[in-house]
Amino acid sequence: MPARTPPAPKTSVAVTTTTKAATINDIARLAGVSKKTVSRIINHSPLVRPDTRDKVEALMREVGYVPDPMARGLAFRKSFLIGMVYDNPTAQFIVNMQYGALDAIRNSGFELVVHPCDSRSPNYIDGVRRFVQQQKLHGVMLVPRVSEDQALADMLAEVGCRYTRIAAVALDEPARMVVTHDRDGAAEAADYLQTLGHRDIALIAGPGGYRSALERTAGFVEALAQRGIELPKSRIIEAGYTFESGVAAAEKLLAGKRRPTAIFCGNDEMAAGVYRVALRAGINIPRQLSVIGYDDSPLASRLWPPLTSVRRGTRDTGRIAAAMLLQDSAEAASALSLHSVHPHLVVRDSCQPPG
Amino acid sequence: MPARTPPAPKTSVAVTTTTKAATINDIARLAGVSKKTVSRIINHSPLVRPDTRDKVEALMREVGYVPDPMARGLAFRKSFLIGMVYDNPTAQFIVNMQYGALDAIRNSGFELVVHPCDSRSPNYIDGVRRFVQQQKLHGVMLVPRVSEDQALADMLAEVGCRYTRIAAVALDEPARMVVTHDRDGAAEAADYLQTLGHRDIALIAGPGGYRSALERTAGFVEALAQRGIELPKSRIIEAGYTFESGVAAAEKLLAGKRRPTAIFCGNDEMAAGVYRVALRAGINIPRQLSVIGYDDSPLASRLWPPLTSVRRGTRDTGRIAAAMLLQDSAEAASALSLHSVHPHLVVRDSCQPPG
DNA sequence: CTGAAAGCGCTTACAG
DNA sequence: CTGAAAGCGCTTACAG
Repeated sequence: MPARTPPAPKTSVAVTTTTKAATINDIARLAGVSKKTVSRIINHSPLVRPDTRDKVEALMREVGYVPDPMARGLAFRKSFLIGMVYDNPTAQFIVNMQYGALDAIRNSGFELVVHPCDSRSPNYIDGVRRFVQQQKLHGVMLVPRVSEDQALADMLAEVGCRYTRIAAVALDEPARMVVTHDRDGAAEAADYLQTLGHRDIALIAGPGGYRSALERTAGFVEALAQRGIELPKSRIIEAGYTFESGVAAAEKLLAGKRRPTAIFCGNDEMAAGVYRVALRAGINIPRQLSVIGYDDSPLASRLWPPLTSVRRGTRDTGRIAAAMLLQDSAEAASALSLHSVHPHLVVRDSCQPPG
Repeated sequence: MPARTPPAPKTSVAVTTTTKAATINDIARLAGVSKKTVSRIINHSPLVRPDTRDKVEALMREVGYVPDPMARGLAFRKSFLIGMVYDNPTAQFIVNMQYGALDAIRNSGFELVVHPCDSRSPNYIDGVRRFVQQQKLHGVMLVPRVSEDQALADMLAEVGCRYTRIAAVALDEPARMVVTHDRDGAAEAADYLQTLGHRDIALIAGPGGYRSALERTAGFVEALAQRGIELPKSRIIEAGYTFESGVAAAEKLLAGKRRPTAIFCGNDEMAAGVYRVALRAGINIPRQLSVIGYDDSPLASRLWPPLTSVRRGTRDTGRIAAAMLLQDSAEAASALSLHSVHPHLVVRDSCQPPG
């Protein structure tokens, strides 16, 4: 190891960063109060005289004191970690959800720990159980589609772990739900197509096991029905939310001689599959075929023509779901209103009136 | 609140999950040893008689005992959390990196906490410092491009936080680096284009502030030079790794009357920009223009024709970077070899010999 | 409104 | 190879 000269003496500011961090005992001693009083201030107890509070808080700022989350966690029997549990949706969706959660916990002393899992695995719930119990998580956000699994929610309730569920409809009590109203987003797509004059419309739906898929399908079909358009069974194809499944579905839809003039897809990936098939078959979008997606992913604006799609407000969703976990129960109980994020259609260039 | 009958008596298995978790004291008492001995077993100390170890380990398994990470962390003055620090690259890249890190820490008792940041913000390093110090992180993975910031690495060294840096070249000592050899990936793209017969080639480079961009540019230019092809300055355009900047660069490159017959792009997003411009200008890919990207993102196979691109092995990279943080220093010191992940070209349909 | 004692579940430092 | 004591930095439960 190379010989090194001792580091130059630091300024007082530098010392506070390299010297051992202050503890609650240091603050108590310097402020001339008991550590219990400092603890009360850390935990925002009202049982502290305002001038005592001010004095101690000023001192904490000056010293740069931050309570140790592990010591607090040990005493509380609960960590300062929020978990995000999800099962492999698209990358952009997950990243946006993470950004939203981080928006909510910024400067709160909480951190976000990620837990992807495979909900088709028979023991994935045990995996989540170990995760929340070993880390004594403060709470977890459940992202679709694991959010739709009642057995998962039941397990969390049983072990006493707080959670919020993000889903297309209210599957749980309001204090635990962020509802994304996928039905409304799909209905808006239907209204738009009807307004353009389309009558022969098709739907490439997501997999039946997904609540989001069911809601989007129902919202689309019902909105069309309200406007007097019947969607025959032959015009609805269930696919798998993947590009490849979208290709397969589009091939069926576009092979017959009477093609639909518009297709609504349960997500953008499948819409990209429609683009692929249309391009190969020489069908011009939007002149001969209108297409709408769902997600408003980056892909939507990379496609040509840019894809009209339903935006989900994913980051807001994540922010709300995380913020709900941070509320203390008193507040949460009083907030009886259902938390919602509403989708809306982003119109680009992939639709026009039928030729 | 609705009246509820008391819960039915549970089976013994259920009791172990709902009853208070066992502690080191329970294990010590049940095994008839001191808690210090149990502690030695938890920490894999060799100073335990094998039969004592076997007996206690069997008991821990039977009881389902797992040591409390917060209590251990408090005593160790170090948490069981790995941080991932990054600055807004593409979503798929981040998600793959996370998956890789999680591969490495699975069943290790460690968890992954994510910390996106904005490296253009003047005080982002302070933000990372607070993050690692407050949480007493066990270590952090630095993802490009924050991994390239020497001031960040210096800060981490100063506060005594372990880190690994993922970058195109070795910026630090081997024990702290995962090298992605972007130069080689770009060279492979150059070789491929030369082999196809291209001579008038252009390059849309990433931003000069990114080491990855510099390496890809250098690797591409040098490999062409070795094969006798000079790339004039006018054929190199610096762009911003974004779709829009790729569009702008392609417009310049494809506007003149003597167009290049092939374009290599520093990432897939910019390649998608080339596709957009070519489509609008009626230039057929690959017949009139060959295009290669870098990343092999999902977008590469959504484009038409599917984009030939350089795959990076991102998940492996993340796995190695996290695994290095878990090694104890003895092992790490002995592992003098440089950790590497090598890129390779994935050939699809976006290139052919010049017309 | 404030505080002294005991404890959260582990590890370190010291003895043997 | 094993253990009793003290301590990590907080909070709870109790008293005043």
